[in-house]
Parts: sequence; structure tokens; C-alpha cells
Amino acid sequence: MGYTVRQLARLAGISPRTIRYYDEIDLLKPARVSAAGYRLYGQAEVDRLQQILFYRALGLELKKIKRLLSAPSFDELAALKEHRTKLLAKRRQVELLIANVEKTIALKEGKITMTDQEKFEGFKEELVAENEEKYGAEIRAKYGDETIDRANAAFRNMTAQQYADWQQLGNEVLDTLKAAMATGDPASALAQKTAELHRQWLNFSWDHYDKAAHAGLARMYVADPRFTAYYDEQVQPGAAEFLRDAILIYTGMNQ
Amino acid sequence: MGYTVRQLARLAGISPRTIRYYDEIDLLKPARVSAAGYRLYGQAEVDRLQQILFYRALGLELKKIKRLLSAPSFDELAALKEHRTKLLAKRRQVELLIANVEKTIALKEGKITMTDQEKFEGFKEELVAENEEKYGAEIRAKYGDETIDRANAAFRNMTAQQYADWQQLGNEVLDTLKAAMATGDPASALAQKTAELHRQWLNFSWDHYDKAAHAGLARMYVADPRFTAYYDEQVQPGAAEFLRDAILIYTGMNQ
DNA sequence: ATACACCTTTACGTTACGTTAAGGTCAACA
DNA sequence: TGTTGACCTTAACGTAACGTAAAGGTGTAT
Repeated sequence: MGYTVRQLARLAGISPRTIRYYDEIDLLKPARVSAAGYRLYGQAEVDRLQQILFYRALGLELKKIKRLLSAPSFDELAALKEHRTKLLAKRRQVELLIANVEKTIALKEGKITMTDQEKFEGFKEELVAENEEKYGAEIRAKYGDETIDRANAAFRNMTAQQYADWQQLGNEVLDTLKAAMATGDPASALAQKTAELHRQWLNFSWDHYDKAAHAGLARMYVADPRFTAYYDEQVQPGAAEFLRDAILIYTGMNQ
Repeated sequence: MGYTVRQLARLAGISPRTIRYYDEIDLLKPARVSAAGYRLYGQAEVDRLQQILFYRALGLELKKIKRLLSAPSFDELAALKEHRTKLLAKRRQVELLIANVEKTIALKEGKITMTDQEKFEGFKEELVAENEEKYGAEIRAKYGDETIDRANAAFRNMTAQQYADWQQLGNEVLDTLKAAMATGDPASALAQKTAELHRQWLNFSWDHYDKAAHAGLARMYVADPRFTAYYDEQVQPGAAEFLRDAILIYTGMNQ
């Protein structure tokens, strides 16, 4: 004949303390109290508790719930709409926080590299950050989060020696590219050697090589004015296109 | 020679109580204490407070901030990343809450209409809700949010009389459609009259008529099995297709 | 009779302060 | 020199929604 606190709690999947607390704040009073002082709840209280838990699940405060359960349905709607507005504001706020935290993380990561390995003069991080910012979404969509995360991680964890080697290889790529462009043929042996060197260069940051990704990157070199400008300036005008064509042939992705 | 609590508070844009609280929890201790017991802060404390407020703005707990400010930069990064994960989870949770609250609001609005205007027997809201759920995104993308919002609003604000008229017109559409199908020709006068009646029927909920939207709806009738089933059952098999063809001719959208 | 599961009330802890309240301090002004 | 007003101090309660003891009574099965 009626549920005790623990029984009701088990029924509703909450703690007995919560039931007592709801009694304390007059949100849910027991149907009656036994001679020994035990709280006893009936069907009506079970129903009311269901209502309470429903609104609670929506994130409403207990005070509001209390008012709601004793108010006409009109106020109920108004309260829900007000609550929705609050939630929307909260979401915006959380999004702002996320943006700021991510910005800070990027900044700190840059700082660490700079202090830990001073020689890198911030260039690496800048590259990673820029890459991420500009192509993050795109590359992630194409090749998955893991690929790019691993690439960035590898990049940051390079030792100074590795970084020097990597830079030297990069210069070799540029030199060979210049020589290859003299042949005028992206399929020439020299041009293909350039593509091969470029592949080795990539392997410093990619943990496994992928022809499609390599070809995709080559296309990006041309599509992105920053990259185009870089190659055009470091080698000669048209270098980005030439490198792209050489790589497309090298990877066999030239349709 | 040093800031008092109020001076520091004004400098940082926080309350004196906050400063004292930070002292109490050993987050920010004064540089020294005057003979009279006044807390006095120097430049180092100002700097530390800046740091504290920065992390606080990111939503970090004071305990975490305290640990951060006395830990190497490595932990700092880890803490920020952990915090970011938390924020992402919170955003998901808030989004879930929003979705549920909105669902509940829709439900309650339906209920109100039902109690306010009992005759509507819930059909309207069900239609609106179903329409929204199934085609909301699609229609919104095509015709803009305003169109559909106004349609739903108009729908809900119909008087019982209007609703009755609307239903009668709906029945007329069905009757005429049945007769028109006997001609076998969607271009026939009767079929075109059906399309015209359907247009009038639509005008009950659309605040301005749009040929393209009308044609789009007609195509949807065939694409959506629920609508197809409805017309096929209310009229006869093939009714949805026939109505669509008639409307496409009526609107001149039959390619 | 006793063990065990359950009940009760009381009350502190949680977060980051806001808000009195009671009383001391400092600089300026009459 | 006294007083005023702005400031300082500590202490303590209030906030939301319970979790978690602690101390002691109840119900029932063995």
C-alpha cells in the first residue's frame, strides 16, 4: 500500500536522497506518513514524479518545475520557450569558449615548440597552423582526421636534426625542380626525380604514403595562391603547375 | 606603494570580494599585509591575476587554474585539451536539450490547440509536425524559412470555422480529382479545375502563392509514400500521380 | 533475540562568489 | 581635534541540487 522512498527511487531511477530533497522543498510531498514517520507515496505521486523528471531532463530548474506543475498550460509553454532561449544563449557561449580554448591551445603549442626547440624559429608551427586553418576541413574530409593529426604531430616532434634534413631535402626538391623545368617535360626523368624527392620530403611528415593524397596535394599547390606564389618565387613562374603535372604523372593520377 | 583590494579589483574589473576569495583559497595572495591588516598587492600579483582571469574566461575551474599556474607548460596544454573535450561534450549536451525542448514545445502547442479548439482532433498539428520533420529541411532550403514558418503559423492560427472550410475544400479537391481521373487526362478541364481547387486549398496556409512551390509540392506527393498512400486510398490508386501531372500542367512547370 | 535492510533527521561539502553585519582604519575637512 | 566618509577587516549565511556520513529508530525473517 504505497511506495517507501527507496522503492519509489528505484522505480524512477533516482536516489532516495533526491526523493527526500523534493519533499523538503515541497516539490513532491508523500501521500501520507506512517506512524513511524515513513514517507509513503501513491500513484498520483508517481505520476507527478514522472513529470518532474521529464522537465528535469530538459534542464529546467526545480523551482521552475514546481511553478510549472501548478500553473496552466499557457505558462508552461512560455516557460519552455524562455528555457529554449536560455539554452540557445548557452550554446553560443559554449561555442565561443571552444573557439577561444582552441585558439589558446594553438598558441601554446606554438610557444612550446619555440621555447623547446628555439632553432625552429616558429616556422614549423606557422606552417602547420596555416595548413590546418586553410585546408584542415578539406583534407580532414578527404583523408580523415587521423592522417592530418599524425602529420601535424610528426611535424612537431621532429628533432632539430631531422628538421635540418627535411629543409635540405626541401631545397633539393626546389633545385631539381628548377633543372627539370628546363627540359619542359613533366614526364622527363628529371621531373620524375623531382616528384620522387618530393615524395621523400613528404614522408618526413606523413607516416604512410598515399598516391591519391600526394596527387591531391599537388593539385592544391596550384589551387592555393600561397603555394603557387611560393614555388613561383623560389623556382620560377609556372613551377607549381610543373610540379603538379610531374607528380600527377609520378602517381599515375593524371587521368 | 601597492594596490588595496578595491584598487586591484577596479584595475581588473572584478569585485573586491573576488580578490579576497582568491586569497582565501590561496589562488592569489597579497604581496604583503599592512600593520592594520590591509592586503597590499604589487605588480607580480597584477600579472598573476591577469593570468587567472584569462583562464577563468575560458571557463576553467579555479582549482585547475591554481594547478596550472604552478605547473610546467606541458600540463597546461593537457589541461586545456581536457577542457576543450569537456566543452565539446557540453555543447553536444546542450544541443540535445535544445532539440528535446523544441520537440516538447511543438507537442505542447499541439495540445493547446487541441484543448482550445477541440474540433481539430489533433490532425493539424500532426500534419504540421510530420511535414516539418520530413520536409522541413528540404522545403526550408528551397523556399526559405519564412515561407514555411508562416505556413505553420497560419495553420495553427486557423479558427475552427476556417478549419472546417479548409476541410470542405479539401474534400472538394478529392471529389473533383476522382471525377477528373475518369477523363484519364491531366490536361482536361476537370483535372485543371482540381489543380485550381488545390491551389485554393493551399492558400489557406500559404500567405502567398508560388507556382514553383506548388509544383514542388506536387512532386513531393508522389515521392512521399505517405502522401501517395493518402491520395491512393482517399481517391483511387494512381491519384497522387494524376494530381501531380495536373498541377504540373496547371503551373506550367511540366518542363 | 538478533541480524539486516530499511527508515528517520541533522548537517556538512560541493562552486564562486554576492551580500549583509559588526567593527577597525585612513585621509581630509571644519 | 573631532568628525565624516570612504575604505578596510573577518565572519557567516545564501545560492542548486543533491552526495555523503552520522546517529538512532523500525520491520521482518530467522
